[in-house]
Amino acid sequence: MEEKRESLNFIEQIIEEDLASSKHNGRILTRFPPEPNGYLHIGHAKAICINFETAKKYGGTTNLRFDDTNPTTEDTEYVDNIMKDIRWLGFDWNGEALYASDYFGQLYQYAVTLIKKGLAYVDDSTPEEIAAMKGTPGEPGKDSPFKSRTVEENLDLFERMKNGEFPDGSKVLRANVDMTSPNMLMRDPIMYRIKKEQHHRTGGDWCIYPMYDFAHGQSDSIEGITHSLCSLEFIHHRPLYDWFIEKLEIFPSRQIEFARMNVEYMITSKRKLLKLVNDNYVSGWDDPRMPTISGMRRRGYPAAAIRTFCDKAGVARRENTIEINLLESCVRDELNRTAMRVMVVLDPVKLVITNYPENEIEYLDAENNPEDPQGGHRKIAFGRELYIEREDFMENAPPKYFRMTPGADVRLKHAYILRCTGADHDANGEISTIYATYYPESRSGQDTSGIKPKGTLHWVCATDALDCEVRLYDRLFMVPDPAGDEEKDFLEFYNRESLKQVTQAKMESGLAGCKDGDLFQFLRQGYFCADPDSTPGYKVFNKTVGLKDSFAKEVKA
RNA sequence: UGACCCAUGGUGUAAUUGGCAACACAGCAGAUUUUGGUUCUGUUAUUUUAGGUUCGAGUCCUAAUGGGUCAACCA
Repeated sequence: MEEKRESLNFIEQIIEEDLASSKHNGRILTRFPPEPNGYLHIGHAKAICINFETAKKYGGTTNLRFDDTNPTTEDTEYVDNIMKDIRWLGFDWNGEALYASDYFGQLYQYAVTLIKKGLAYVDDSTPEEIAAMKGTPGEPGKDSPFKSRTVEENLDLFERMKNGEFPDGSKVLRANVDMTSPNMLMRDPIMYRIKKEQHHRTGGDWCIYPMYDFAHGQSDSIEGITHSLCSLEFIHHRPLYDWFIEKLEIFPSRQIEFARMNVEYMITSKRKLLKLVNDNYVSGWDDPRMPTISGMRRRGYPAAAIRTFCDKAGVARRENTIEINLLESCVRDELNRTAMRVMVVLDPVKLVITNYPENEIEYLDAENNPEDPQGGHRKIAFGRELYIEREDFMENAPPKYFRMTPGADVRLKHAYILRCTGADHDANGEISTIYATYYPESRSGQDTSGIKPKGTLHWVCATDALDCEVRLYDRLFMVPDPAGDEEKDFLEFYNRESLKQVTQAKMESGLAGCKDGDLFQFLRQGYFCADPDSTPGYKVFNKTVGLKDSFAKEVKA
């Protein structure tokens, strides 16, 4: 009976108050409003989760609306990828995607309404003049000489702007608010500008385009959005958002701002991400090191893990930087429950079991996922010659080394217990072959040997294993906040070792049938994801994240 | 020389709205383990400062300090 009161974030509190007062008859409608001029990243994932999940929690829904009011930068290629990423994240919007450009006609009428009320005017000033008249945060601005134009004159000029009679940049429509406001955005903001450009949807229908401030709130209102959730940097726009709604006497959507989510070692600046792509620091927008949704997908981060992460990071109004640990913990948690275990040797060295019959291969039973009772089993080949990880053998081992070393017993996962008897070296002194004997009665699942070795190693059968490529990723930057240094460019922190390619890894042969995007745990190594660069005969895997490694810590200490 | 937002363990987020500061991640220690994984147990560590209101303040008020944001015909 005793139930802990669920704690609400501040947005949920506002919504519950609205629900309690029957505002909008209990209807909840949010929206996710990307501009189709780039790829979605982790910051967008956060905004998507907040908008879709809070609406859903209160029986509401969410619109997807492309904020396409600037034809210069926008393209349908982005529209398609944005929709793909949102769906992959696991969210679905109301009906068809919507576009601010669908409302160009209505917005034009709204502008005419404001002109008639004497609340908007056409200004012929140059951009420089307008900037100069704006003043500074410290000192008030000055009225434009064009502010005194009559309603009739404004109506005429605005219509002629729409009809294409004036060149780009020669005139703008401004709201008549207050040039002395301490809020710079209220100093007669520009509502429309002339741009004789092709728009990705409306083509050449329009040559005037509304600015963000005269498109966003109005679009919210047209759609009946009840709660317009956006990030804190728009907080100064809210008085203007409300001003337009009030003067236009249209549906009162409410803007609520939350703090953007920053994540250690990640950058989300569009300009900087573009630089990484254009200058080939990464292979593309979907490079597994990128903080884009497509990059994280290719890296192998499950959508569910990203959602959990955004959830756990919480929602508030204070600047924050989330530790990358939390993201990786969410990824591991999800993958631990769902990823199939397989054995892949990244840095192979040959191991010969001298008392195992030559030319004999037996097939051992292997559990696919100990965390998943429905995970099933598979058969893996075992023989006299195997490969094990080079770092799993040491000739002169320290006391707490539980792996293979002469004279010690160690188990091979799913197989037998071995006693190491020695090793050969090549001309460079490197280990070339390791020798061991096995205990035939120690076979996994029917072990009667009574031996309890401390260590268990992964391995592959030499005659069965297939070559594959493994791409090992490290942080893209060497510091947690590469964009935060005022003196140094973020590229100075680029981690040149962020990608290591292993081309001669050995995988168990069953992996040959995996599909792009399949997620695995390579036993004792970490989580990996099959990459689209794979070919039928040669698989490529991306390292998603390593396993927790308390041994590595101990070695360091 | 302005306005606005923010301030709780290392990092985030809570605190029944004025009543014993908690949860997660990270850290540390131990147990379990055919993955040095998982799981389990224990544990370290927190209200920016100064006033005020109050029986009682993380919460309300004032100020200070610190951090952030705002002056694109971008969104």
